[in-house]
Amino acid sequence: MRIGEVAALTGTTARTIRYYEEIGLLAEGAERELGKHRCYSQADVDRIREIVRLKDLLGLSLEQLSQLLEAETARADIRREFQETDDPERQRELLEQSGGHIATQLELVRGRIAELTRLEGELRERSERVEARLASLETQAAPGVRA
Amino acid sequence: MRIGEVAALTGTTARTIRYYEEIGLLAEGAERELGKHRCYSQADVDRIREIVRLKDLLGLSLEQLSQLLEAETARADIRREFQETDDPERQRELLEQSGGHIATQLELVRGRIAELTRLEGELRERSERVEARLASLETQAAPGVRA
DNA sequence: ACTCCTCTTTACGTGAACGTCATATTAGCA
DNA sequence: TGCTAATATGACGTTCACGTAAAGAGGAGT
Repeated sequence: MRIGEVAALTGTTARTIRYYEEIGLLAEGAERELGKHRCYSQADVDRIREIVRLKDLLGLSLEQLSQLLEAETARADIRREFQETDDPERQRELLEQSGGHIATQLELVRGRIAELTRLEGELRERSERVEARLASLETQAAPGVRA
Repeated sequence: MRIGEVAALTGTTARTIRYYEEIGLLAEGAERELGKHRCYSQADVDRIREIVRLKDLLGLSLEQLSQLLEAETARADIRREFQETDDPERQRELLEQSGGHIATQLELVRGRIAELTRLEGELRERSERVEARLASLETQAAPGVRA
């Protein structure tokens, strides 16, 4: 795939994708000679989608994402090496790394969910107070209910 | 209170607070004559805290926050007018407005929670897959368990 | 070989959200 | 009243995350 299609598929722009490559968020297909077109796989599309998602949902800077996605980057390498090695000990190591990376992301997401849930609770409380006041107003002043 | 204390209490800086005033996020105490020090109340501190919180948690721009916090701004006015009026019909109106504003915020927060929860599910799934593989590796290659 | 669209590289531009002086003024205190 | 720390105002600087324009090259179809 070429850059335009990837941009369309990910809801970004060619500039954005080149920028992500520029800052090291996306690996520049090392085999590509300068001047020739970049080409992408479905894996790249998936990665870009994940970048956008995490960026939007967690509000992370691209540098923070870089950090976090070293996990993903590593996972790709890990999967490859995993296929190639027959040493079960090495396989175990690779799986544990992978698990650690995912755990980091999970913590982040869960933390954020917790904060938002607290906020939701506070808002709901306010909302209920207003509703209660409204209700008491209705019973007080309802037409024909004058004490 | 003066700006330095407010900055400390909210974890921001004086510049930030002045900036928020500049763009209309914070009302400039209308009674203050130009050149004299700004002064703040606890309500201002609370508002700034809420701004920072929503900004960080939801990743909203200050302009979006401006929109969203028209709700809060209005609530303050509403509370004041609510105290002053005796017309129950008007009181009902004010309460309903207030409720609407809170509902908007609730929707936003809940939507974000839902998205994050989906993400959490996906991550958990991945995590479980890795764990399962690890487990199968252990039973296969556990010392002394050679078939 | 030619065409036309997409892409590449380079480089300058932009908006948001402040940071950072410089200079003048104010408020609290001895 | 004088000193000092905190503030006010104005203006320019900065970082991030791209947008945009210019000039040339790639590549698929005819």
